[in-house]
Formats: sequence, structure tokens, C-alpha cells
Amino acid sequence: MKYFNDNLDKTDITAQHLDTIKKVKQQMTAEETLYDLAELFKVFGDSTRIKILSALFYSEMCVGDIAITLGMTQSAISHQLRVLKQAKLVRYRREGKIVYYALDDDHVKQIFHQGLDHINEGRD
Amino acid sequence: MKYFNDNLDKTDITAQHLDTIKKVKQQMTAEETLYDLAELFKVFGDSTRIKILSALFYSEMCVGDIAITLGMTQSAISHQLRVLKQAKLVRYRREGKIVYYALDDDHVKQIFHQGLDHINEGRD
DNA sequence: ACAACATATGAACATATGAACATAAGTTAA
DNA sequence: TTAACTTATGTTCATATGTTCATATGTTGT
Repeated sequence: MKYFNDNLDKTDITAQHLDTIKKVKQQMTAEETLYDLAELFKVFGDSTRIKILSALFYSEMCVGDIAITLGMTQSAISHQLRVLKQAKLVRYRREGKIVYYALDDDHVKQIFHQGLDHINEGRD
Repeated sequence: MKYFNDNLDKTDITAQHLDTIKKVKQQMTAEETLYDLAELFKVFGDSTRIKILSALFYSEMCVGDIAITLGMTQSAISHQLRVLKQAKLVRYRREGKIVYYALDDDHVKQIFHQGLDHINEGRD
């Protein structure tokens, strides 16, 4: 791509490109925020974690029950719950030796459903 | 976790666990859908792709301009645009040798903003 | 304190992923 | 057709990620 040339016919196009780049740069969300956003979506971007969240839509659950429900090991679930916890997508409460996990806020459901809408639109 | 035992005092708890597992399994979104959903969010879960989407919020752009805007190679951008294209998050139109990319539908913006809301809530 | 149970964590391994480089493919103008 | 330009793609490499296994931590009841 040529942004500096001596061809007069292309000067306008070049200027337009430079202008677009400049304006978009100014308007774009801060890089740090975008980085955090990508980190958040990365958490949603794993089928095990999505399944855990999906399960917690209907009931708070303990680690062992989630493992049984998804047919996975307790360890794998625990590791992923830690990721979900760090992203503040789930919260937990302890009752004796059992730890119950639940969805942390409504954004989880909303993000989840927007995603479903996108998928379903593609299935028209 | 013990689901079958002869301790009468714990029978109710056990039954409750089994009941929860059964009900959640019945209500949960189909596994295949959850898999697709994870794939979708995986696309959002990369800072380069998020930056591209963020840039396209403000203007359709050609590949080279996106590369300059983000300070990355044309190749890297093109590869990621292919991923975004496959996920139907962006569409493109060709004008001569230049290919302009744009956001494909409103779900992108909505998912993006729900994500921002979640992040900002954590910053209270 | 000890045994039994539920959950968390560390290490190792296999797989997945993103970026860069080189180059191919497609488009336009001369 | 050739040259110049824009975009797409194949390959390689370094790194990130998820699962398993073994074990640690924490809790309850005896």
C-alpha cells in the first residue's frame, strides 16, 4: 500500500486512507481495555467452561456434581472453575466440605444469549 | 462424592444431588450448540481480532489500513480476517484490488458491549 | 488425633494457536 | 503480456492452553 507517491490521480485515495486510519485510531477503544475484553472472551471460549456456565444457569452446584453432569474429572472442573472465578463469572459459598458455585452476575447470561442469537442467525 | 451409601441420615442429601444433576442435564443447552458457542467466543478471545472488530466499529477498512492502524503485518491481519469471516463476524466487498471489510451484524456490537459492561462492573 | 470425604493445586504432557516470513493469487494499468 | 500493487495462504516456530495424575488442603464426625 502506497501512502506517499507523486501520482496526482491517487493522492485523494491516499489521503482518504490516511484520514481513515487517523480517525479510527482516535475513536477506537483503549488498547488496554481491548486486551481485557479479549481475556474475558477467552474465558467463554472453551467448551468445558461454557458447559459449566450453562449448567449453572439452572442451579447452583457443587464441584463433584458438575463433574458428574459433564462427565469429566473433578480435577478438570476445579481447574476451570478457578478460571471462571478469576474472571468473576462465578461465585461460590462453602457449606461444610461442599463448595457451591453459582453464576456471578447477569452479564454472563446476556453475553451467552447474544452469542446464541448470532449462531442461530447463521442457521437461517 | 458418595451417591450410594447405607447411611440414612445422608440419603436426602444424596437424593438431592442426584436430582440436581438430572434436572440440570435435562435443561442444559444441547452439547453441540454449546460447542459452537465456545467456538464463537474463541474468535472474540484474541486481542488482535478484538482490535480489528473495534476498528471496524467506526469505518469499513481495507486490509492494509487495518494493519497500519494496529501496527501489525498485513499477513497477520489477513489471517485473522479469515477467522472473523468464517465466524460471520465481518463481511467484505472488493473494489478493484482493494478489499474492504466491515462488521457483519449487530450481534458483534452487542456482545462487545456486554463484555465491556462486565469488565467495568468489576472496576467499581 | 484420625479416618473419610470434597475440593484445590502442582507438574507433566499433548494439542492448539498466533505471528512472521516467503510466496502465490488476483487485479489494474501501461 | 508485464509491472506494480493488494490480499491470501502455506509453513515454521515459539508459546499458550487443557487434561490427567498425584498429592495437598480443608472439613466433618468419631
